[in-house]
Amino acid sequence: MSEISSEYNANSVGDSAAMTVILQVAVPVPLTTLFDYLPPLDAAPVEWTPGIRLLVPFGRRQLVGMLMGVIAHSEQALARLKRVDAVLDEQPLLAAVDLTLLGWAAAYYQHPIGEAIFTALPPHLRKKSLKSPQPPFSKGEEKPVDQSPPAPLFQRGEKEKPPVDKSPQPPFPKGEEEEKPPFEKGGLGGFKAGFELNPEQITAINAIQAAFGRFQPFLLDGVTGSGKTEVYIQLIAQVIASGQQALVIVPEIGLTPQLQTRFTSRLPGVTVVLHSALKASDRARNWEQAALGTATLVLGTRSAIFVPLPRLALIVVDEEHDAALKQQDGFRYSARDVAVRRAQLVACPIILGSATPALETLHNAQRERYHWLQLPRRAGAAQPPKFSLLDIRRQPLRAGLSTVLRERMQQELSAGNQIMLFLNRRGYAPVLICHSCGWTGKCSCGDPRLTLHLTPPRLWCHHCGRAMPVPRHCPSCKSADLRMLGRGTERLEEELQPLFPEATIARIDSDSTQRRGELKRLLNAVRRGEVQIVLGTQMLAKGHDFPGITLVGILDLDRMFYANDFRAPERTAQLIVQVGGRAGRAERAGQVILQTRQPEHPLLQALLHDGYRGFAAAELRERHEAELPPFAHLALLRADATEELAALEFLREAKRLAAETVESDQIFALGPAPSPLARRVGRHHAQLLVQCGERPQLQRFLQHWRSLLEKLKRTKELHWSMDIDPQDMF
DNA sequence: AGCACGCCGACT
DNA sequence: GTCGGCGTGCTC
Repeated sequence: MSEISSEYNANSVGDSAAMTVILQVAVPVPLTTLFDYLPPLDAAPVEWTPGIRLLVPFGRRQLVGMLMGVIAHSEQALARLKRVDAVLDEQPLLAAVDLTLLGWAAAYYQHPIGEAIFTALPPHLRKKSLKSPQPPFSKGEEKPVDQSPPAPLFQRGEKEKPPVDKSPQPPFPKGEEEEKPPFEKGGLGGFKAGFELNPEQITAINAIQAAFGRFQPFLLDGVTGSGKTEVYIQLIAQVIASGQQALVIVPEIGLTPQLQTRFTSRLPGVTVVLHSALKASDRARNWEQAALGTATLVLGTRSAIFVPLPRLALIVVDEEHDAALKQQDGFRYSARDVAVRRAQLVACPIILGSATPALETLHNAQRERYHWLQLPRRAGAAQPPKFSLLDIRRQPLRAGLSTVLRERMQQELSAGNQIMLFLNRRGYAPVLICHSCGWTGKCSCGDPRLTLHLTPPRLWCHHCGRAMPVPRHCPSCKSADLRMLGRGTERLEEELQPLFPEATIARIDSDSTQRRGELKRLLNAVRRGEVQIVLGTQMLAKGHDFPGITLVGILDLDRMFYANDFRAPERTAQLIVQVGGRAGRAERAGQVILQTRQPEHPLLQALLHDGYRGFAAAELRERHEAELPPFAHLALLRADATEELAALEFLREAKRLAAETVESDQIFALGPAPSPLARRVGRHHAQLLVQCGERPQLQRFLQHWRSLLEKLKRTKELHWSMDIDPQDMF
């Protein structure tokens, strides 16, 4: 190989033959830097557009990398630079905005850039498959309804922003937007008739429509059944009519089929779905339809937030409060926050929809960073559910149900109505304990919480998923007096039947719905009235409505409310409201009874009297007091090792480094503390919490801190990672 | 993450 | 005597 000639490259771009072309490449390795390469010698005069894949030599390996940029001077000695082996794509797979978005997300979430980029590509494009998507479908494939102009991929033209974005900023806009008058006052010019919209929906549609073409986040704050989806549909119809694309993100795969049916039955154009349950071939095809611009609507789960869309004009994040929008391993991004950033980069409106907005989102709405749109009424004549607290202190309980609740249930049953009982704990009993010596099981992953299941019988660690046989005698003292403490859905079902012998009971939780189609079967049975009492876990809160249900009992409110996570009250309130929203119908409001031993609790009182909004106001005050999000920003340094001490020792060292480097006294490190969470078998987890009032400051600190931590000598034993804006603290 | 180089224990 | 353990360093 001739090193001398490598200094100049006559074959590559450029008008000036003497100009050095340095290609900056992101490589799928856990490193934060880009790597510089020289163009291949045999390169035809190609245009070096970022977003094409390159085959590059890397150490002793050969990897697929992504071209991120072209520069004239490398910081590396020119002689050290290797040549690209091959160019894999003619057209970029990702547009400049997509790369900018990924670059921002990688920096913000402290994740290696190359890994971030390649997790955004469908699997078949991560490896060196030499064929990239064919330019607009040459062969007879299904015809896109909307034959869009065969423009080159990813021409965004004047909207394009330069991909400069050094220090990652929060995904929130700084400023204000000047108010444009609504396109059409009161009327709905251009919308398909036949669907009655209430005034609030019309207001919302007008406001969002007026923001087309510029960045503006909206909180669409609408109670269950208030017609959020109809607002989405009307706006997406506008987007499609103008030849552009819309992106809808939902937290769970389970929510896609219903939405998909609704969208496709109402909207022209091509709707594609994107989620991890798709067959690889479908996923690849749908991804390409999105990237080529033939899909007019993409409906997907969180990873779809990175799919390239050349004519993206509207983003919707539905159920924006849902924790499933945050990736919980690897590249730990929040699809909602990335979505806001994406809308900002492409200059389009974004709708965050929820009946129970995240406190962060509400706070942004209150501060007018987000335009707050409210849909306060249920469609039709449907009545909002009535909530009541039921004080169970000193009350006799049977099957965990107080006398009052049982009597209310009996009344509803006699009236021919259906009942839902909510117990957010699956299995038979959460504890198996020896009555002679106090022994209780412990998982080999270190988690002391083994849940007893009876069908089939096993002790099950809900954290690592490991199952153990149920001992007949105490493993410690051989006593046969093993007792089951507490109650899960399995036990509730068993105990409930004798109390309501005539009722047909259905249990809906992740155990009872393991079999394919079983969930659907159970839901249909409920809907057809074949079931009188349906009981289950939080699975009940999502998706389907139960119009025949007039009474909802929430049994273990206290435990949920006092769970060891500062978000527990928020999550519980959201769950209660969502569960309540499933019940009731036009002629009769649903009743939601919350059993509690703390009926005077201010947060419960707020929820009861002022609804979710009142609860949120009260809880936001508490967060403010405690300097918790959204009034401060958090990051978690997580470590795991086979020895708990090793993890703790690493975190202690990390804390020392933090204390030395902190530029200001405004960054606080709490911990380290062992964490009961054990996802992988046989490893101990610990974490260090970092808190800061200002996001940019926290970002600067984390970046610096990370570089220091990377220099610590690494042991094969210890793993660590950062979790920015963590959702689950334990 | 891979992958190599580089020194210290039980085996064909 | 070697195979192989994993500590350390590097990848443009």
